[in-house]
Amino acid sequence: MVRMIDVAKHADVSLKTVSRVLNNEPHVQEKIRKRVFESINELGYIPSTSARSLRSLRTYSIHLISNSIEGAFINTVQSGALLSCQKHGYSLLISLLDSEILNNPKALKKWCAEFVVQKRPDGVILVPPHSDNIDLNSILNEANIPISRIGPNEIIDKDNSTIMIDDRKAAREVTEYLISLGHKRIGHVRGSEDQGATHKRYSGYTDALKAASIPIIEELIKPGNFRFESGLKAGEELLKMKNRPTAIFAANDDMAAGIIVASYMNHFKVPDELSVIGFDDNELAKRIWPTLSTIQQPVFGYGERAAELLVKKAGTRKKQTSLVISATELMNYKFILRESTNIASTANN
Amino acid sequence: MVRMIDVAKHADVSLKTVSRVLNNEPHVQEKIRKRVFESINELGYIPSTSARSLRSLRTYSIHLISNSIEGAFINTVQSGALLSCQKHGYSLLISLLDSEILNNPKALKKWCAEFVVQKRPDGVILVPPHSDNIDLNSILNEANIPISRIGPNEIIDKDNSTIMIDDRKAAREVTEYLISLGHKRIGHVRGSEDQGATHKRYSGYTDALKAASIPIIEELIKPGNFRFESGLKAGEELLKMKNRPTAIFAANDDMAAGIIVASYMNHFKVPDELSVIGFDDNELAKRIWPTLSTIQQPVFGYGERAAELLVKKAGTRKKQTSLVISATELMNYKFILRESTNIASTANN
DNA sequence: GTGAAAGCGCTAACAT
DNA sequence: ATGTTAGCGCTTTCAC
Repeated sequence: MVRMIDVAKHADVSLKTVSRVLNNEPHVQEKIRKRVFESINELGYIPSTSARSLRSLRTYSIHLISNSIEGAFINTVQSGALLSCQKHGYSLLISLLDSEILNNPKALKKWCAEFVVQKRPDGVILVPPHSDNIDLNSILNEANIPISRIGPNEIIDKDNSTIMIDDRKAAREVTEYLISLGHKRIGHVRGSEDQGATHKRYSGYTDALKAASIPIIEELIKPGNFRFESGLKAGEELLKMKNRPTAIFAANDDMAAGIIVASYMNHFKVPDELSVIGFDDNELAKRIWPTLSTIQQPVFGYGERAAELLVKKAGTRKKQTSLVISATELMNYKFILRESTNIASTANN
Repeated sequence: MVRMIDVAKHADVSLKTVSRVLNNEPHVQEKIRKRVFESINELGYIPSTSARSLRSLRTYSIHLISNSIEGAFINTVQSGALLSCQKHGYSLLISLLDSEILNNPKALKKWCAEFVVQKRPDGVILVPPHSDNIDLNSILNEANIPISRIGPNEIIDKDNSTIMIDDRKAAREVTEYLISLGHKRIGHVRGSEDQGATHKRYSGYTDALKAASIPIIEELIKPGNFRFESGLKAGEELLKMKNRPTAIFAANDDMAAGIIVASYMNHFKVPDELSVIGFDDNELAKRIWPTLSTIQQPVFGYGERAAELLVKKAGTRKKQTSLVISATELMNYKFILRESTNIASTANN
């Protein structure tokens, strides 16, 4: 094993100088810096993470906190975060924190205390519904752990970043598209109530209806939880109404897929008799028939950017506190038109 | 922060005794062991992973090596592995190793050297196609890193474990089921050629045909790569034949979904005009229409078991080398009958 | 069966 | 701008 002392001897400098070079600290001549890097490469030196973190209390790790890692959304976020972490020599770790604990302030406090002491993350990434949870955010803030929040939320926090798209605007766009096809009875299936996205997408839906002077009809709005099964159920209910909707905007793709299956089961043709629009553009959207019109979110980019911001922050901690990287970053979405939407048939309007 | 020395003082024993208790080492009186545990709980002591690994060269981490973490299969394996790791106080880390490097022996050797020095994993989990790669397996073996292999392969290795189902038997079963429905022209879409599963599933398919004295027709067997698009393409080709198959067994669900979409596009009704069977039972299987008949693999269990075996091995290293945990573990699969299969219509036979 | 001392590889604090 | 020294919290080695 090559140690730092070996590099120091090889480059004919002190231990500390090598350390400075590795940590991008100032006060090293460019010439020496270069010589040290040469020695590092020549000897194939790789710093020991355990020694570094033992001494410095930095772990070179980012934690992604989530209630599960199964599912297309979190899977893709993780993939993006992993890419950023690897690029900067950080590890990405997953910490499972389920909703039951999340919604119980006492249990949450205990969980966080253990988490902080045990993992000592240099930063954490929060996804919905965790990114919407005020308690969790403030506990981590108090523990002085940088956070990147993914997904829409209303948390005001000048020290950390939120990465999202304009859900409300996107939802309004898809609803307006359905209206432009001649649809007037447009149903909506909501996501989980504990997620900001649910409310913003609903607002976008009503924005579009109001702007077109179409009445908002309670019966056409069904609860859901972002899962396929809830879309299936909502679809069943909506299609069995005497005066059924001719189009449905589901708050995500999984539920939209459920609505499409419900249509098959009730012998309605999508898109001729029912238009369906989802949200996310997950892998399902291209694999079902008809393929799903939806809003494409840069989910991979969420993870990538979230991790990158944390790495940057960890790298500048205590050194240039002036450089505060934190803001609400609005990313770009894209409306993807596929086969699940069609003009409103006159028979139904 | 509570240190080991604090626990030692509190329990009125030496530092080393606490260390012994924590590492399950022998030569500690039961009475003292209990007292130490009490002190640990009372003080809320949590060992410092960095200090432990700096000294002992163990990292308390398992690495999952894969070319990507996106996709239902690897996602579920990871989820299972994460559960086991958390249960035993281990970290699960992901290392991305893409196929280009994997198939270039020189690049692979270099990658592994860096990986071993930098990560020092206590064990690695390999999934297809990595679990089928002889070079990778032997390099890791030489580096003395325990391996759990997931998925079918022919690697002979008395020191490590392989976890799989009997793919050949399962493939034979589904093909026999199609035969029992009266199908005689049964197509097959293969997976990636670098994966053992592809060959085993193909063998199961031919086993069933041979046993039923049905000729194996080359034209009905199409190449694929386990991806949706390859299933779509194979489906197109098979359906455009003059003498098209009445049933198709795809080597996985994603490709089966592609075949179903191809059927819609070519106006063939599934299952009335074409029966389709997949393999995996991933989330897609229940979300498409018609829902997919398939073989359910215990994918979560693969990850769970793989990690568990590695943790056990790491815990007994150097202490009881007699206890060698390694074998081929055959897990149970299940044939799931859904809506994508039907009896062969007489018109087509 | 238990303990004392040494030291893993690095960085923080303090020289110079 | 560079170097010296001490010590992070634990396990290893060896002594008893």
